[in-house]
Amino acid sequence: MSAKPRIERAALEVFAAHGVDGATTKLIAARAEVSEGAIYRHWKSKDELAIGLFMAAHRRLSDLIDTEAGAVHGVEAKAAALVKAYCTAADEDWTLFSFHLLQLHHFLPYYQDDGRDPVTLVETIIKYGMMKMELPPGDPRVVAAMAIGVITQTAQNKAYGRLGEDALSAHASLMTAAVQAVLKAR
Amino acid sequence: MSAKPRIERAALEVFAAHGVDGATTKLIAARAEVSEGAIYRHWKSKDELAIGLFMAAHRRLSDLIDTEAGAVHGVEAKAAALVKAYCTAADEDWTLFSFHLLQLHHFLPYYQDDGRDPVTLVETIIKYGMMKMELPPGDPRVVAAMAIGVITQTAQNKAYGRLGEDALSAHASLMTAAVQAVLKAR
DNA sequence: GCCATGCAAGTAAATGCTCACATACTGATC
DNA sequence: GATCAGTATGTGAGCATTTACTTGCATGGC
Repeated sequence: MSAKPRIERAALEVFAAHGVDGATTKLIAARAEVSEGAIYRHWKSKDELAIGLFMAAHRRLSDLIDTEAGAVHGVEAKAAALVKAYCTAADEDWTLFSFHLLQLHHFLPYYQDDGRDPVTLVETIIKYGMMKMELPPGDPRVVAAMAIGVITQTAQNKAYGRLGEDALSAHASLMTAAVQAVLKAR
Repeated sequence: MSAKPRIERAALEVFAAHGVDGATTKLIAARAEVSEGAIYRHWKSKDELAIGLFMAAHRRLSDLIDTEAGAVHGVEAKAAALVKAYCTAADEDWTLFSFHLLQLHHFLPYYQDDGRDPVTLVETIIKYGMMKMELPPGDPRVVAAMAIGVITQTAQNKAYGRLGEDALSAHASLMTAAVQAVLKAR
């Protein structure tokens, strides 16, 4: 059985639990049941491994947003589709998504300026919604942050073990209603 | 001028920027314009310094919630008071609050079970609001997470530099409306 | 004189990473 | 199908560097 995917899984778990700086290559290797050297056959450095894993999740999330939001019309429908899609994807690979969620700030410098990060995409959707008078006017950056916060904080609390063992999807309809309420609130 | 407060300020900044594990005692000392040894006159270890700073912010926030929520009646009023109080406190000491916000997950083991953390307090307020029929029924843990997320994600995005140089308070009324909408959404 | 505070140099341990070597796979050649 | 070079993959001991922390000494207020 090849080591690369085992290393990726192990790294994801260790990074999510200890952070990128707190994680050691020894720990990752041990968890993957692989020697430390094996890591360096596939990645130049610990940071490159971390960045690779993160950016994969980041792009996957961006693509998800593009696809799901493009498939329906109207801000309300887009919001519902996005919440549902995020919940489903997170439940399918909780390790990946909690890593992405909890370690976001470590990777700010790497995605900040590519213009295709999830936050910017949501901001754009909201801006259009305001132009089309589907939403009341307001600072799209703040409205996007608030709407996103409804999801991310719930997911974080689940990651912290505050919501029991329920899937995130179990709360999808409640979160959808909350997001839609935030968008219209003023 | 005594070194202790200078070290505290410097540590706060460095921890906020690099995380607890990413921060080095050298960097903290350099930023405080103090030798590394000076740190160990006042704290036993780097971790004790970090925990001390964090728990101070954590207790201060818990006290704030207790005081502000106790001063008014009704969930709506409590929500408004809490949002305003958080914004004001955060603006007054942005370094402290962004450190608290961004490094929360590093300190989970230390406050999780003390029952007086901000999240639990908010959950309690919401639970009472539901009992008194001021709020529609629902899982208080999820509703609390969503309401808190409106604030924390906005604050995070400001910390990431996505909201310009505005004070957090500049968005307080928008956030209040959003939080109240979340509480009532179902 | 005494204690708290600060400094500069130093130490032991840990960490990311390398390297010489071993093994497993691939596919072209006979 | 057997042979064998060439390459990709994995090992584990070890290296240079960094890191948190210590220690002996100087200073200054009371």
